[in-house]
Amino acid sequence: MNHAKLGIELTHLRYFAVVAEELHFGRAAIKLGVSQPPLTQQIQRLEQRIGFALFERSTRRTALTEAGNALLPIAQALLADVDRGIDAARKAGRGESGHLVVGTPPSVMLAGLPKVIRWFRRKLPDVDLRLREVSTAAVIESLNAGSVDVGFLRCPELPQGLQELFRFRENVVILLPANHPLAKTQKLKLEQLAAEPFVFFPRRLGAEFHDELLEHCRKAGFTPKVVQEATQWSTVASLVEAGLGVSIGPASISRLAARGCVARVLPDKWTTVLLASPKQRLTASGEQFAAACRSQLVI
Amino acid sequence: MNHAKLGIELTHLRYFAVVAEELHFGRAAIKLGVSQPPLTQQIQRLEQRIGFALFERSTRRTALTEAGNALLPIAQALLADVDRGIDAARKAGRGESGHLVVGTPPSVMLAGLPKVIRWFRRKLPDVDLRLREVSTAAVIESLNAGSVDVGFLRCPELPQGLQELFRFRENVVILLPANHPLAKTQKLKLEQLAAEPFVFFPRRLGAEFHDELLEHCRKAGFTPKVVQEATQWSTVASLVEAGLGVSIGPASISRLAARGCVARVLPDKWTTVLLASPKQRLTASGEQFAAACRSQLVI
DNA sequence: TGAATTGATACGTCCAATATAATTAAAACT
DNA sequence: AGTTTTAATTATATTGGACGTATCAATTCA
Repeated sequence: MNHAKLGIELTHLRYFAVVAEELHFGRAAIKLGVSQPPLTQQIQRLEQRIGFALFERSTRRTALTEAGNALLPIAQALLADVDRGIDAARKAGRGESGHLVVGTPPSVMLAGLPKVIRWFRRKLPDVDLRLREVSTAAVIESLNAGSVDVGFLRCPELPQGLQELFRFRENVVILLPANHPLAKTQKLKLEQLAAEPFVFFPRRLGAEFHDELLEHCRKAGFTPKVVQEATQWSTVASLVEAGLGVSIGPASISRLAARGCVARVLPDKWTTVLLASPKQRLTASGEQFAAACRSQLVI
Repeated sequence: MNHAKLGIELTHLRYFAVVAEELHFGRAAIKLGVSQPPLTQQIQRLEQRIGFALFERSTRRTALTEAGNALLPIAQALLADVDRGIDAARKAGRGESGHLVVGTPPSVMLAGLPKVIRWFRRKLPDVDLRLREVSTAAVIESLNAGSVDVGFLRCPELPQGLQELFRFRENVVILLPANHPLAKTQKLKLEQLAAEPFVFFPRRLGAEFHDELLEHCRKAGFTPKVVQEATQWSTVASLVEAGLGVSIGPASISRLAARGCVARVLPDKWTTVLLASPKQRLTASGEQFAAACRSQLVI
């Protein structure tokens, strides 16, 4: 163990720095808010522990010795470093630094997430935010494994072991080829699509969301005939445009509907997106991210 | 004034670092040589002052929080920096760092000074040693002005305002042209040169040394006839070699005597070299330099 | 359910930092 | 020269904070 430090405390360095700046024990004591004798004593103690005089004092003049002269910049730097270090720890405590892994299904990227990210990055520039764009099923798995801090889920119910941080709803839309007979109708009902062939995403990518959309159809009195599956919404839109069938999905996919494809909102039908973290393991920056969602994803 | 630091001391950081390394209060307390309750209390106090918990504790497990995780490397670095800083101040106090200006007349460079410098540089590599090669008169002036820390003087008596650190003696030698009739004699006496023309250095470069050499001649019963002056010993040697006259000087100039010039030692005649510093203003590295001279310039 | 482990709390003790007061010493005045 | 002023040190009492002993509370494991 190194004996160099025995008993030297930051107080000593603070006292020393002020005396060295003032070169006057009386003024330094006032500046430090203590009386002068203890200041003298602490400096003496510091000198004793370092083993060298730091000041040459006379009743008329106080000057730094060589050792003092060498110590002053060091002490000042150390004191500044301590302040910065404590601040850094506080920032970490507030979730304003470190790194944060956010998991999200691709479709949420179309539904305002970029706005949240932009806001978060500007507000907390020292957080290293990493995005993992995978299916809802994979997000749940990663949250439970701990490899993702917070994640978006396309499902109405919170899975086991997770805690909900935020939720928002999106309308359901229908995608139709532009040349489809129903494309001219502005106010469409889901029932009208009962006989249509459907393009859909595979259930394994998010069973709950898949079931949620199918449930809407079931309530409308039919089970959609899926003629084609696609794992990406842009592919779904392309297939609809190509005339393979119709589809339904969250409102945000409307933005993927090109010229040959129209989207029609179903005003009374909703899907839910959850922001979740592992239960009892919400990081401070994760909480900051949730706050960002709350402030930026107002419906 | 920054309130970040209020009350945080190195003890807290030391305690924190050990607990963070051990992740066990009991073992950390043993390692620190204190009992466990005060350790707990100090950590609590630190947490309170930082404003964030540093550990998540249960009776079964102790883990770092995000703030603690951020603080650990910072605290370790700070503690190491403090140790290094204190050591640096001690080094400065011992004269093992900083810079040192040594003044010397050129002739001392021929008399073992390079050896001293080499030794000093190896022993105290962190001292920035600078040499100022000027006349004895200029060394005295610079010492008094404070622009030189320690200096060599070619004079037998210590000038006003200086303190002696070390002294050594050199024999006096006679320089003769190789073809001079007396050059064949090995044991020469100063008296034999009474009638010779002399090459000499100007008195203003060092009155004391000049007078010291002249005093030797006076004691030998003559005053030398100076036919030519030269400010550098190498020029003196060249002029002697050219046959303009003879000269006397310190033994070290023998090394400058080329083929056409011979040097004869006067075993009973000496000159003195002093190492001096301004009175009461000897720096620690100056003292180290004096010590180097004492150990390396043994006669 | 009981024993063992581990961190937190309660409380008394002691030391170290502090404040007040007195002292010393040098410089600057009269 | 003698007095005053300035500035640091020494002396001494007080107190707050760090420490140790004893104990508690919660959890794990048998």
